[in-house]
Amino acid sequence: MTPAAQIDDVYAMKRKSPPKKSLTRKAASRAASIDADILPTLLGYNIRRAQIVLWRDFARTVADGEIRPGMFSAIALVKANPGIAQVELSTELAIDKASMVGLIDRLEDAGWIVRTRSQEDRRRQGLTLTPAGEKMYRTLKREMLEHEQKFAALYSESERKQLVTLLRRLHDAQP
Amino acid sequence: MTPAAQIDDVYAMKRKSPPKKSLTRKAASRAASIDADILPTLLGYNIRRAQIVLWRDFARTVADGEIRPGMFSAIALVKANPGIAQVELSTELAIDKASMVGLIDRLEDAGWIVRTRSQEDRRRQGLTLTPAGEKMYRTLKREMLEHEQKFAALYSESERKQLVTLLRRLHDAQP
DNA sequence: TATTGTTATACTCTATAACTATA
DNA sequence: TATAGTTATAGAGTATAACAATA
Repeated sequence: MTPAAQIDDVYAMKRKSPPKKSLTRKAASRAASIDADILPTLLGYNIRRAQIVLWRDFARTVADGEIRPGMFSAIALVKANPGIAQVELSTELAIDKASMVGLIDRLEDAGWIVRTRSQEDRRRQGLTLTPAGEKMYRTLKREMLEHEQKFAALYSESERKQLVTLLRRLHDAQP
Repeated sequence: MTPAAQIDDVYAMKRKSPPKKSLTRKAASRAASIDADILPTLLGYNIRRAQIVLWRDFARTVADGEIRPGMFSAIALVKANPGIAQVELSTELAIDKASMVGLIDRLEDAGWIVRTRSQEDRRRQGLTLTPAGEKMYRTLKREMLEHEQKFAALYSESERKQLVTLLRRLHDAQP
């Protein structure tokens, strides 16, 4: 089954023939107004739906479901910034430092990352990839790009760039 | 603190002065290649980040954090389709039917939704809003639009439409 | 046999609060 | 006082598997 593909059909169906199973007549007569189409017009709803689709394909394509997008991002940032502190990673990925601990624990348990106490500032844990982590990253990156490619293929290059630009404007906002 | 706002600064900082705290010299010299900027170019990364920002503002703006986006979507769909069955809601929101049970439980416990066994097909639970649910929905909708407006304001009308169009193409895809 | 809803179970993601150690 | 990391705790979201009732 591919639920995502049926969404528009379901909407169409709903619009053409409102459900007959309604059990409270009052509620039924009150509905079918403008409310029916609110959700599909909202940024939040569409981003959430897009995120779910990406999440699932990521799980299917990358690391056989063993790695989630958050873990991949962490590995990629450590690869790009060896020695980065956990708190910097938290800021970068916009998640709480407490949530980061568990994430790093998992990566350390898997043998891909090591924590090393900084000599200059002994509060900091510097993060670096192990050789196994480097190797894993190469595989991950290939699978990640394969995953990315499936979705990038939905767009022309200028559409893709535009989408990324518009999304960045959103996540850089601080409302 | 506003972590999201600092992301680009952090990137800039990283590019200008790579971290000095690196503890394994070998790893340090190996990095700083193309890998540093992979993440910000990926659709998945940007959608995930956007989703986090929206999620947080939603929690701040709507129902004082008592309602999450998934619950709002469920309420809005029941409002628009009184008598809708749980399985239809699952398909619509692209989540598993088993996950839907807990969600509906919470909405029923709060007194906003009632399940009513269908007479035509006794396997089905028809969902409708209670009067309290209808009232809650009106408040929720107002707060939701306020939340939406903060982000819609980042775009021109044509940009917003384009963003929604591009996102829909993504979540209607079945890769 | 297939569908609808449910329970049981498990794991990830996230947050808050309180703590330790270091600065 | 402030920062980096940790632990404890909690709740939401998700998924799979197995099951009962119904079609």
